[in-house]
Amino acid sequence: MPIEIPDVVIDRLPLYYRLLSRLDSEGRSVVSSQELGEELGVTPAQIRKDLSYFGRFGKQGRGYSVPRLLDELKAILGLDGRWKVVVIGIGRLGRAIASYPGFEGQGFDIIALYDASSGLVGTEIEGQRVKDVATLEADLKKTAVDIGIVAVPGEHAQDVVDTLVDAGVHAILNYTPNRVQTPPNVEVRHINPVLFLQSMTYHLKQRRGG
Amino acid sequence: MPIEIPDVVIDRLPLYYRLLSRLDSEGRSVVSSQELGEELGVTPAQIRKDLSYFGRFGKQGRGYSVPRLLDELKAILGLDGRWKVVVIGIGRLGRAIASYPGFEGQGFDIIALYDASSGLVGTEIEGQRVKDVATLEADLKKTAVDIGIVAVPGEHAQDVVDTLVDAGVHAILNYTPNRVQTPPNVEVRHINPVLFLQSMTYHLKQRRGG
DNA sequence: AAGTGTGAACAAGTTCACAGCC
DNA sequence: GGCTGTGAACTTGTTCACACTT
Repeated sequence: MPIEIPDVVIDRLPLYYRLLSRLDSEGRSVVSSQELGEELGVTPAQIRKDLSYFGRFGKQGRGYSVPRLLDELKAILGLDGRWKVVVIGIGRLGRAIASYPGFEGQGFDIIALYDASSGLVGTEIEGQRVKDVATLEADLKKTAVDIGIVAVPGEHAQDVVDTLVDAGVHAILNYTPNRVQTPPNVEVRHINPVLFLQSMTYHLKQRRGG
Repeated sequence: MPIEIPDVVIDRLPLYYRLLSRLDSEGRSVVSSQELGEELGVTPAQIRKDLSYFGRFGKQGRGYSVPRLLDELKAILGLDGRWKVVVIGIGRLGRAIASYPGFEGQGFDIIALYDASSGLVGTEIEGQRVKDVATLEADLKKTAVDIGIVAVPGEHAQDVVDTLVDAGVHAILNYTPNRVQTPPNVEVRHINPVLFLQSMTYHLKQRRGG
């Protein structure tokens, strides 16, 4: 790996991957950066530059082979294997996550669900018995997990994340509104719809002649 | 306001706002950019620069008045009023959204829920009668709505968004995995957890010595 | 003729560093 | 003494434009 690849580039690859999956399923065999860009609202130059960090996948005068590029991206993103995921916090949101059909099909296996409420522990959700979060630490020591999805009440987010990180989980998707602290070798993504709404209201206000 | 304010700055303001709310509720009266930065994982210089786009809210030698800055941000982001929101698509995800307690408290009123399924239309969710999406267009003409949250199956996302945009909705939060096309004067935010997982797997793969 | 790959030019965003004020 | 506000320096990211390949 000669030069460092910017994080923004990595963040765009899944977008390309998703579009190529669709094109592939529609039977398209070749596509240009121009067309990819139009579909995604990105400049063709950016797509070419992004891909060029990883290799030379296109053919001059023709474009990119859809199945070829799809395969390359799959390998780059590590989507050619399966990843073990646990969900902690099985309230309404956690249940929606646990039953979201988009994970399984993309290589993410939800192998366990955890909650703290005695009313929920032991019940079945999507064919999984909900386990007591008190057993999380011990379970992680027995079975390595790749990704933790945190959907507990905000005030418990940091505790749960600490448990995950201490047990060697290096990727966390945090659905709580609280930011969490992690060591630099842990990837964290925050999903907080309120922040999105609040940045949109700024723009709405502007339009109104604010 | 002489110069144009970068979008990245706007996107950070809700983060500051949230932290200040917390500090305010804890009774803190003054805070420095240093401390804000530590809490949020951002440099103090960036916070000062961001705020300086909107005014001079701090006092040299002391820092920022927490209630004052909170109020300023509230006004800047338009959070001093209430915003009308509709949710379209009341599956598991839509239901989780409709019952998410974080919206109401932040000035977002979910005034209607819509779904296409005859099994759902007419039922009660969180004290709201679910309406038929076929009536959405007419309803929007009668009652102006600020923000549309879209949680329908992906293949219907563009249709729903078109209906919203045609009726004058200028802010859309899209929970479907499909990107949607909108005119430039419409704000759209996409929430797609799979994209986050896929960018994290890239980094996980690197750690493993990929 | 069409479309990639890429160095170079450019634009955007971040951090520095310090004058100025409390 | 401490901390803001802000031009200037720097860094990062994007777009241009064209040589090159099919």
